[in-house]
Amino acid sequence: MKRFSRSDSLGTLIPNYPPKEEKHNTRNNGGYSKEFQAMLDSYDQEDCGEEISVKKRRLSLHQVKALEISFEVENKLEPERKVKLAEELGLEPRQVAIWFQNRRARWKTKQLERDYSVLKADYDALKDNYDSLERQNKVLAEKLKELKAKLCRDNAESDQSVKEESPISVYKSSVMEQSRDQDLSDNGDNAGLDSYKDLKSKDGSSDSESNGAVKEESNGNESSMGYNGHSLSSNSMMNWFQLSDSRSGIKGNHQTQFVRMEEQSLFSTEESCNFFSVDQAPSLHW
DNA sequence: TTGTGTTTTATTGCCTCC
DNA sequence: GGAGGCAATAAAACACAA
Repeated sequence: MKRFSRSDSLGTLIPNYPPKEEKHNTRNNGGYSKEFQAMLDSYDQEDCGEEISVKKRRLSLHQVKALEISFEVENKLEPERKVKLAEELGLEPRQVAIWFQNRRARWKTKQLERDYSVLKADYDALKDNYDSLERQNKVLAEKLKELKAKLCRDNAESDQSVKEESPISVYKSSVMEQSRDQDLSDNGDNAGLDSYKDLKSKDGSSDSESNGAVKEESNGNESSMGYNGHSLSSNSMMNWFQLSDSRSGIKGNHQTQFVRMEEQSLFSTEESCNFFSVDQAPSLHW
């Protein structure tokens, strides 16, 4: 790699770096004074071979502006452009190269800061959205809880009104219990639905009739049915929900996932009683 | 005036490309 | 192996508060 001694650069060739007032002029007036610039030029033209005191020299505003404009056009420096710029600005090509290098480093730092700001804004927006959805979710869960409690109360009232059950209900009860046992031993997602279909085929009844049977059993024989509250497996519950979805025209995984989530957060508690003992429970709309 | 933090210019060492 | 780029760093220049 090419290495330069300190005496190679223009700035290092300048003894007696401009006095204070000259330095301030650099900032305030956009360049060195004519006298000082002439001195610089004279040093530029001289070929000082000997090592002299090492002082850094800041570029004039005019030089910096020209370099900035050139940088805007292209942040990489071809050799021809470097030499041309150096000649135009009265600088060493090496100085121009160093200036571009440092400028690229500054640009990169700024770019990283900008990228960080954009990412942070995205993150904040996403977090706000998440928090909002979480609040919504809590409100909906609360509503669901209330509805469930209301259903429990309604069931309790209807239970009292039923005095006895018919012989056909006893038969259906035993059949459904068999079906439930089979369901418990089956991990498939459609196990509950299959049981339901089996029951239908055995029973030979229509949907409404089956619902009626469920209703009958839930009302009159809760303990033997096992379709109420905690005695029902989560799979069965899921399947009833899926059945409900398919009937009510709700498609896709989102609904199913939502039901699963609600099932976990709500149906595992003591409060989840007799939810499916209600006639229209499987077709409940959310 | 001085201490301190920031900016700018320049150097060094390493890496990649031709 | 030379040229050039980059990251890390030094050091001078500069800004500013106390």
